[in-house]
Amino acid sequence: MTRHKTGNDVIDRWRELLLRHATVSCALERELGERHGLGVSEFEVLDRLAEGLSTCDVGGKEKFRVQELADEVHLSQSALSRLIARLEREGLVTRALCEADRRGVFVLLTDEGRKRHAEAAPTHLEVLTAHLG
Amino acid sequence: MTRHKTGNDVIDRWRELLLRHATVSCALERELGERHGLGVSEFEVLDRLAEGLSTCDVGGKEKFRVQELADEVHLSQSALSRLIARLEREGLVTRALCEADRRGVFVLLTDEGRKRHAEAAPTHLEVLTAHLG
DNA sequence: AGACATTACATGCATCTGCATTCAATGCAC
DNA sequence: GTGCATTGAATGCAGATGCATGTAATGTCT
Repeated sequence: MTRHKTGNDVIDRWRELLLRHATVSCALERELGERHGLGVSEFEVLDRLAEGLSTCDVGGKEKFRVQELADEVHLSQSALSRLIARLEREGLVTRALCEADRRGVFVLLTDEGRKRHAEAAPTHLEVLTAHLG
Repeated sequence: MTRHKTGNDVIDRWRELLLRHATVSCALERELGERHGLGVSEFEVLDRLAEGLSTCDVGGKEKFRVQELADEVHLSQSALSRLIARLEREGLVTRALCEADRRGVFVLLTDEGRKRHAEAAPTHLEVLTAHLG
């Protein structure tokens, strides 16, 4: 008695995708939240910053423009702006003016941010492995 | 210059999943919204109702309990309750008391609801085919 | 029957999200 | 240079979501 008998490949694949996404997101949200006080989006941002693969890697490292991060984590520019604000309030990142183009803002990991990311990364990997392994 | 070189299979797959989900959801949200005034979740609910595969299919058809729908579309019970309220306000579904267990509420498609779903279904399929085909 | 736990759904509340707008800094044409 | 469009990010606002809670109906134990 398998539900979801749509008889349509594309729709079946979409539902499968929705199911996987919901299951994993939900598990991640719970584990990262309970064990490290981080949301999924928050972690993704910290993760990108820790990877330090920014295109505007001007000499230093881990410098990201807000819009660049937004693209990476699939959030709107405004959502990212506020997310950064939250992370900054928690002391995990800092905003730095971009001297070259003073409209821009660089986002940088603080030591505390790097620490929290390092703590949370194993949990992240563990949950993903459990669900996608 | 492929970004995302995490070197980790599980994380790569997770990011791939996030990307797919974001891309398709976003496209669906836009097309269903612009062309039919429906959100993705709204459509998913109408879709389940139109399929009429409820487990509490008591003689009639397309009768769903709220929690049953919530499971199907991966939303919390409270979110579903409000979603149903929106659909009811738009005249696409009706709430009916369940005589057998008067705590329960059945959700039923109205004619207008069936019509809107029939109109939107091709768009839905079209977008999915374009992205997952 | 009476007391208490459980179930099904609705609702108050805080948070997150996107859209539209705003504001400041740049770029461009002239 | 001046004027005007564009870009990068912040913010007002409305809508959606989840958690905790409320309320009513059932179930259970004695």
